[in-house]
Amino acid sequence: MVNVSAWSLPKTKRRVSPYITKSQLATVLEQAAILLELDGANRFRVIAYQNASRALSSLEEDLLKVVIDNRITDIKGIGKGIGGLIEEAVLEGTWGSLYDLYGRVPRGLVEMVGIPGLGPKRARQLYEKLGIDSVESLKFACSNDNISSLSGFGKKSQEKYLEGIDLLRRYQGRSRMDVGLAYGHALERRISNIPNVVKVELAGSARRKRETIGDLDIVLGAKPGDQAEIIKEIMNFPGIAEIKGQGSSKISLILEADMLVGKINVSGIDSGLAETLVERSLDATIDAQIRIVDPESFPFTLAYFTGSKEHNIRMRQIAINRGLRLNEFGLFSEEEAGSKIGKEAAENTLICSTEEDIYHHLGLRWVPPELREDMGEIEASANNVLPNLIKVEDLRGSFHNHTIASDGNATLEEMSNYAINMGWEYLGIADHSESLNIGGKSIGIAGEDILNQKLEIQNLNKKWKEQDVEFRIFHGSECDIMPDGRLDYSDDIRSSLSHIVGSVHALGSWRNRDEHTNTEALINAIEDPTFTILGHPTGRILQGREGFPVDMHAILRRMGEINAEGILKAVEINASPYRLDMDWRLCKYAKELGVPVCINPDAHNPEGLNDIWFGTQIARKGWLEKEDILNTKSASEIERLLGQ
DNA sequence: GCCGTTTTCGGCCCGACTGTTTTCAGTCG
Repeated sequence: MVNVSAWSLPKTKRRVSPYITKSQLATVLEQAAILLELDGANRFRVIAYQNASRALSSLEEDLLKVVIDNRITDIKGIGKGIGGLIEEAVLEGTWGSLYDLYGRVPRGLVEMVGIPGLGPKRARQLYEKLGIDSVESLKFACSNDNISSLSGFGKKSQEKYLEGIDLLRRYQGRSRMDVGLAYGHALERRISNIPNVVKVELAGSARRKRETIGDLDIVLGAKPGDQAEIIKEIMNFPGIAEIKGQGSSKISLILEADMLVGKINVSGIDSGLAETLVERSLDATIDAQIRIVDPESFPFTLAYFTGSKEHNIRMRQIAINRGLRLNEFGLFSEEEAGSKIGKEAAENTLICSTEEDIYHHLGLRWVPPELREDMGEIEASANNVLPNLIKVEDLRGSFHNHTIASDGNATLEEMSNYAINMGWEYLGIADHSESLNIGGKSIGIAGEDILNQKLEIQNLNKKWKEQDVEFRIFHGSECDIMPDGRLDYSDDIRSSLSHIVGSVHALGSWRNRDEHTNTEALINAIEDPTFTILGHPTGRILQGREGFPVDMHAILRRMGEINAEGILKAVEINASPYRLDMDWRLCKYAKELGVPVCINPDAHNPEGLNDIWFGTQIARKGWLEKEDILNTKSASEIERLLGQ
């Protein structure tokens, strides 16, 4: 359920501008779009607020500078109106016309539109005609048959809302990538086992490898004569909680998530939180859309259902500019199709047997699904400068992993043997530093014990060398960053190690401070000569807790400057599916600034090393190539970079 | 509310399904 308690306009804690940060503004504009919709505003106005929020999120520059330079309306998607709101928030710390909007729309309406089949128009009607302003009062009204007499509503809507309220309680929103993919691929396999299914593929946010997956989109190709029977088979799958819709070409279901047994991954996170999150995802439901089309339409439907919505809109616009029209059934002449829609309009489609063909007809090169977010990929495709994305096989090791010496559950040797079997050339061990406490218990390595680990590692490295095994351990530390930006351990201890992964763990004080203070503290840490890699930069746990506020663009700019001086400062993509932190949206900026990215599994056991796969998907989503990634380099190159 | 090879107004992606209607608006993706 949407947490509406946080829906208030931020008040500044600062005494000088910027009073409001870029990310606060992006959040407010996103919420304002929803409130406007519930307020009955023009839908294009709603879209304008959504677009403006998006434009701000992807703004790399310092917002205050843009405002002061009077360049706010130069940003595409921000005009006079919203630009004025932004300027006021940044320079004065006030919200102008938004106070009124926030005051006018009951927050309960936001919760109500989470109910399947109940959208903003009807929610508004219920509020205006019957004074219903919360899920609770809606439930009461439905139970007392107060709704069915309202024009436009009926008995069925009433029943549907009641069922929806029940499901809303169990609905967990989006799923982490590992959970979503496990269920998605299982559903895909199940469908592919039905006789006469020609093609089936998981599309949507799962195919685009988002860090979280909303619902499962499955595209199914089958001959027209076979489709009815296939649909019947699917409807007989066990574990269907609710049928949201069922037609001849589309099935919309809510599944009991546990109908599809998948591996739930729990590494890279403290065990208490992991337990809660696993439990929660097992009780959750997951939505699935299955789209059934003729085999000839399959590539069009796959492209359409892969999205993103924004990418699709751009594709359709490009088609229109060429006198064509693109829908999920084909790509065809606008003129010939006339007023026909859907399948009928696509009767004389250009033949495309693959997605590549569709892009080709539009003068574009095929865009990898990960990049389809309308974040520059259309332009890159048109100019033939799409990146050659990193692959898991390109990685030769990783730098942030744990052993029994801190909170891992495997020895140096066990971790190493697994890494050797993965074909890696090296493994970086970075156990926790001594000041880390979790649950009142110290789990880090005390300073005086670091030497023991060092000796053990030296012996192993020596053994491999003698046996001609091309493998070595790099001895590092996941060193805690204190609230003031100092690093744990003495300078001497840190200098004796091969690399320092600097991470924030005691999130409390960081989350209660403003963005500027946190950014300064983090930069202090990074500037320490022993600092090598910034570990899980914001501390976020996906679907669990937000990270602390920090201006990652500013952090990356500083790291870029230091790299330009020839000193290595890398930023981690923590590959644990619970984290996937740094966020993929920042990767391209890091790359532009020359900041190397390091994909680290943060493994606490040997199998945890496999998490590197999730991090690699995120790096791909962030446009990164082999050359942008620190751990694609050879062991000897790494030794050189670390100054050993 | 934003935008411009249609540039200061008139558009803004497209279609399936549902429940309520008696031709369609609302919802969803």
